[in-house]
Amino acid sequence: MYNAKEVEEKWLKCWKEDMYSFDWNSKKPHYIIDTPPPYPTGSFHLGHALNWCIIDFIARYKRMNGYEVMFPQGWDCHGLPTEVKVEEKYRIKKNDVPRDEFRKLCVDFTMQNIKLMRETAKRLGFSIDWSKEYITMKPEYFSKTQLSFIRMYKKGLIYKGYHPVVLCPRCETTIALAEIEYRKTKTFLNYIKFSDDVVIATTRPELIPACVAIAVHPKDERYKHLVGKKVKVPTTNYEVQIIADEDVDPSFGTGIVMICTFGDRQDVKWWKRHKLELRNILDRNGKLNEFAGKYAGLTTKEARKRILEDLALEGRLIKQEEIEQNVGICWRCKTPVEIIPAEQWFVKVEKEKILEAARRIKWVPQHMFSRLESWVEAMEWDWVISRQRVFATPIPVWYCKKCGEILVAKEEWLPVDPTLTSPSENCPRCGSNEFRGETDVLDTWMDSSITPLVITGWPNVKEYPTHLRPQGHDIIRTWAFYTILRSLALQNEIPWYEIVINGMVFGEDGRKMSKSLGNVIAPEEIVEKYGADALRMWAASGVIGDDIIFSWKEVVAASRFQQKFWSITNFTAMNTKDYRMSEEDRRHLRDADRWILSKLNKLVAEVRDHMENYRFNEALKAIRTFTWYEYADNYLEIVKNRIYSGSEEERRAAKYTICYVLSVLTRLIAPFAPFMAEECWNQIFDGSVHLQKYPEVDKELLSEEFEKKGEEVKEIVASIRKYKHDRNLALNAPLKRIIIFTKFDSLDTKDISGATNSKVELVKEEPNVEISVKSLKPKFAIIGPMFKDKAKKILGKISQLEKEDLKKLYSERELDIEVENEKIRIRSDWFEFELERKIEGKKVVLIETKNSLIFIEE
RNA sequence: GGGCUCGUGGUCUAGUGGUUAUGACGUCGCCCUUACACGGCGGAGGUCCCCGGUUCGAAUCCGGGCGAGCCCA
Repeated sequence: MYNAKEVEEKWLKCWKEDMYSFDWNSKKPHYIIDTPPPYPTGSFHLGHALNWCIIDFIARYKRMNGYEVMFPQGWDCHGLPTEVKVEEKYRIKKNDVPRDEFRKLCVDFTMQNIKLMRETAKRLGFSIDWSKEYITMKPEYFSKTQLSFIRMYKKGLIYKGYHPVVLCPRCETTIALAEIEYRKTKTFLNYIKFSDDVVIATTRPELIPACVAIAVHPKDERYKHLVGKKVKVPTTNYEVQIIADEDVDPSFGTGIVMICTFGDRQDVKWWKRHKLELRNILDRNGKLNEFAGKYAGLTTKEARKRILEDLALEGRLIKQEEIEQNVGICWRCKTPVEIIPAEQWFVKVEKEKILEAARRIKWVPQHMFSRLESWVEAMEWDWVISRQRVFATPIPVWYCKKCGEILVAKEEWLPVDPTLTSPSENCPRCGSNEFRGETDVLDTWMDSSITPLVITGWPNVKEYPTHLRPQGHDIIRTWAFYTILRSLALQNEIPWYEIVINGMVFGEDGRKMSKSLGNVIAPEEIVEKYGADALRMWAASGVIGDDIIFSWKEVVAASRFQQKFWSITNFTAMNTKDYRMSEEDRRHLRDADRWILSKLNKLVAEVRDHMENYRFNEALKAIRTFTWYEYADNYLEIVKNRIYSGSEEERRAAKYTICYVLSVLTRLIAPFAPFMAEECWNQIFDGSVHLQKYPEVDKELLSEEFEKKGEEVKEIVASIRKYKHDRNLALNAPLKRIIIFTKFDSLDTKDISGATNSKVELVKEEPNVEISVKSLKPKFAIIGPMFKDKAKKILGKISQLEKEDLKKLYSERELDIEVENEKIRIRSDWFEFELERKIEGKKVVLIETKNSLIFIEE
């Protein structure tokens, strides 16, 4: 029995840590993989596992093909989730302790999580080069993030600006567009009378004091006359212009909309397009400010209630209807977000440049490019990179307390935390030496979007672009997008030649894996039950880019295949103890050997083609089908007997073949099932299978002719097996004699004989078979309608026919008979014949295959 | 509301213009044949989501519809 757990744990101990280390000085062609740094939550989940399996398949395949492969492991540490966890753990708020102390708690917490996740990654057998591990919260890394900030600032690609940003009032920080989620909620659409002519419909009445214009559709006949007029805004004492805009939906509400600064992103568009004034009534804590007049100090929720009450009193609230609405919420805390203008740091987004670069990258699957494309094209404003948090890379900037001058850190001062240290220079404008350090920190994507640069040694890159970016499709609009942007900005080059996108993992119920749905499966659970190799083979079963449903069935099937593979290895080892592979033995190969070796080499070509195109499912399927159904079920069954009782040469040929096949199969499957492949390899061969060359096609062994012959042998054996099966005979039951007449010049009767446990003769000429008709069964469905009432008499006549006549009917396909003085021509296809065949007076049974006639004497 | 992906026996799935539609799991029957019963041999099981079009020919291409998932507004 193959014990996956035992085998895997054994090899984890045996394998050396530096087995997969990358050497810049290696003369081999380099293959650098820009692997994703996961967020260290403490658990390496199945989604990670899928992603890493795919990376590992590629890495191992490339390595076996002679590449010097870099498979680094990063950890993308910074971010709000950890801050929240740490606050929970220590029951503090981040502002209760000094910034650097809070940061330290986050660092410690994160290091523990990384430790846990490393364990899982190692257990799954990924060929990671641990010497290339990077951790974004460490000074070695974040100083590079800071350096990238400085360089982009100098190039004018980073600026400080006053701009609408998305704010989460609960987190009290701005968030990126990418961090907004949308949720359907029920809310009231309020019809509010501004004047007798102007009734607007809004879901955000609390923003009325922020109204800066009223808009209608230019073609809306109802309101054409209003355009250009002014109307007073309720609850305030000012008037706003009524304008026309194509984007107004005449069918929504009354067809009149108020534009506020800001209710949603559409408002921002209108505000920019019509150059409207700014009335900012919201503060970053989510409360209304003095511009909201008497509603100052209220939360939006309180304000909504108060304003509606006031409007109702004035008779301005005409009606309310419940509608469903998509509300933007903070991805982290699910609080509805607000849009406010604020001073923030921005990175310029040069759409065209990015798209042009993205087009030069090979996207796998190709259609994933359109996700990036539509995202970029729909972008409305630049990338906000400042965050009001603690656990993140500090922005290396100070402000002069006297003149407000921005002082950006010098490159040699890095790493730096401007909240802890002051610049070692005076203000270049006013000479003051009093500074205020920037307390805003950088968006986490600023850390992770330079991974291809960091792993290649930036700012002194050794080699660029990298070769491959593997990642999930959920972060195309973030990680992939930002990385391309940054690579262009800092290196003026695409980050990778190729990007391979994997799908998401769903639970067995077809829904996203989540704790609340209770459909989460941890990789550890699968490893515990079936081992890492089985999990890896499940991961290989999906189509690249497609979402994949976790399936125990698939894991179990993989696990059974391992047992099969192990049995084959066991058989091979048992029978080759006394044998050492020698090319000499190729000369003695028999038909079956040449057949399987040719098919094996075809398999090698096929698998290589699949691997080159990331069709891991196809590659593994081809390996499994060949191994199980061609090799084990057919070849081994055929050759077994020769190994047990053949001549010396016959046995050597068989042994050569089974060693050769095993050597190829273990190497083919090594990227998918590294533990099993290693275990099986080591039963017969020396060294590690992972340091071997990936099998290449041996053209000398390809032979269409032998494949056809081998197929025929296989078919003959299979049909004899079926014959035995139909007669309830044991498959190894001996038959007296088997005579084969075949189109081939020769066939290897030795193996047929062995496989069927019977004497086999090959005849050059079609044997002289005496055929007699034992009985015939009329097909009433034909004869009945044809002869109606005469049918009975005709059949009566037929039943009295002589053997000779029956034979004539069979061989000449028709026969004339006389019924009641009438001549009737009957045809053989109106009957089913039961024949009896005799060769040399002995009864035989005939089986036909495509190319042969098989006569069996029982 | 838009974009992308998908819809094939009970379940999952292969198949992107050409014999009888692939395989896995499950199911049924037979067989413990000295590598494997986590095995072998054999069988049953399908309106290829619906409608229309292109074509000599469509699971496959086109249009529409219905349904699912993902991403976005």
